[in-house]
Amino acid sequence: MSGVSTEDNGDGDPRRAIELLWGVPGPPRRGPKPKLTTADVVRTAIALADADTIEAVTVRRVAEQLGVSPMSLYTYVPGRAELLDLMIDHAHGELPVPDPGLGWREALTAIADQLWALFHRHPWLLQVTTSRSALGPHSFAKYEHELRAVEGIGLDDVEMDAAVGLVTGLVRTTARSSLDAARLVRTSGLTDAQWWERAAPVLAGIPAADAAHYPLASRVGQAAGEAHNAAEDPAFIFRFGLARVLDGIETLVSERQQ
Amino acid sequence: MSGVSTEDNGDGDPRRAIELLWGVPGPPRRGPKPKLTTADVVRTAIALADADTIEAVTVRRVAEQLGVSPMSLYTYVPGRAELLDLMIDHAHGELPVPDPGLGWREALTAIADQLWALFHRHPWLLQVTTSRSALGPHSFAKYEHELRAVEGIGLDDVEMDAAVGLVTGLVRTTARSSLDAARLVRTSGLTDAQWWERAAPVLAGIPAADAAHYPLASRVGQAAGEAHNAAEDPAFIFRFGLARVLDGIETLVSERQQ
DNA sequence: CACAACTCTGTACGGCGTACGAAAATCAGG
DNA sequence: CCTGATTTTCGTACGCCGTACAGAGTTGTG
Repeated sequence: MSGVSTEDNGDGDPRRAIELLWGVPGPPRRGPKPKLTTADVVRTAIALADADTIEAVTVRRVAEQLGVSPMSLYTYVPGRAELLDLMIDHAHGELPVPDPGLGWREALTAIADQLWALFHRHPWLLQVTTSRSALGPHSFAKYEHELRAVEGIGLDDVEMDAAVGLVTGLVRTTARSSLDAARLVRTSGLTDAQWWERAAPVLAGIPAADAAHYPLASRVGQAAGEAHNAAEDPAFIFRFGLARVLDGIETLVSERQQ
Repeated sequence: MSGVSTEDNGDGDPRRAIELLWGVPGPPRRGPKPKLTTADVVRTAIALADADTIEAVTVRRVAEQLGVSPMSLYTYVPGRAELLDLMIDHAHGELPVPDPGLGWREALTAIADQLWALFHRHPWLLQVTTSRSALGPHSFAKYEHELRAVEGIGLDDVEMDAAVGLVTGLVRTTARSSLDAARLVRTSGLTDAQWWERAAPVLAGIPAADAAHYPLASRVGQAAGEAHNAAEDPAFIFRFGLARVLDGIETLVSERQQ
């Protein structure tokens, strides 16, 4: 089974967190030279998350990786939550600046592709939720670039925001389902087919789970499952969704141009 | 700041979990009469999650609510992860059976509206991720109803799956952003405006955070933020996205019909 | 009536984030 | 140079968490 819980922590004074995100140096230095930098901590945390999941990022483990006691991490980062925020912004720094010469459709496609790739490089990005104060320079730049893609095509400000949110939201959900499936295969040691092979007899013994009760779900679910297992196809659902979303935006843009 | 981590646990033998989801009675009863039922545990857990977040659902707390020792919960549920799966399926049981007489557009709209409402009644649904074995009767029925909405409009099986996934994914992301904002206001005790009021001077002191570097992000972000605070407007981004997605599907359907 | 099956519970283990206070290192001012 | 303020680093400890394990009590079956 699964089981995911999503912690959230209060959101008191944003000051220090923002300063960290934007790399403000802080007051003059007196005491002993720091062994590390905040960036060191962020990088090791990302490496741990990349190699495993966001779960692997614990204060104790990050400290161990860095050869330092757990508590000394709190010199560089106010707490685990802020570390996650820093990781998010840092990872978004990998997104390239989009080519300004593209039309809005190509530009949004490029942005979606890059984001899709980023999520596959750093799956933990989909396991963390960000809040207001997580808005660091790279996230800000990402937003700016996304908006640039739809500027001047006839949408007002609120619609521009909604349109880029629609595209990035699509990438999030499709990438998540792609990655969840892959991770599940990895951690359970069972492929989808093997798992169903084991589950099928159990389900078969349950009258209410008869395929006759769920004709469409059975038929379509099987077809989608097989297609999904085709290994080149986890991206199909992404391509399909992106095409629909772009067509939908195009319809709106056409209406506006009349 | 934020901070969310998403646990995942291995996915060993699906048998017991599936049986629980589908309400299989299990072998005959010998020992003392159980004080509770699995459904009791699930209901209490949902009540706790509704009143707070998914974080509030701990084995110890659920047991306390039920007036029972923590360990005795393991009689009714294999572990916390399976409890979350049961909660998810149970909650999806609240979704009504859609009116079969509707056209696909109205049917998908109704489904999206119902799901939007469900997520607002049980925000924790967006804080948990499900896995293969979480497929209980209600989730299955939900899938069946969704597919029914797009049956016979000219899509093949894989496209039908992608289309309903697109709609439900949209609801997930937009509902999440709506709910995250609301929860943040609640837990931080600061409205969005108050938070920015406090953050603004800090940001102003950072050269790199100048609005001149992010002209579109500043302008559009402010407009979107104000619109979002209009209190009737968290749903705008949802309505906008849904309209675009449906238009996009309509374009595909039209092409197919030619 | 004995025994097997089942429920319930207390204790305990290993993990987590992090509060707190002490020790060591560094720099500014005299 | 020395003193004292400042900062980093660290060990210990607290209160959580999920849950393994073993025992005690309860019930139905042979």
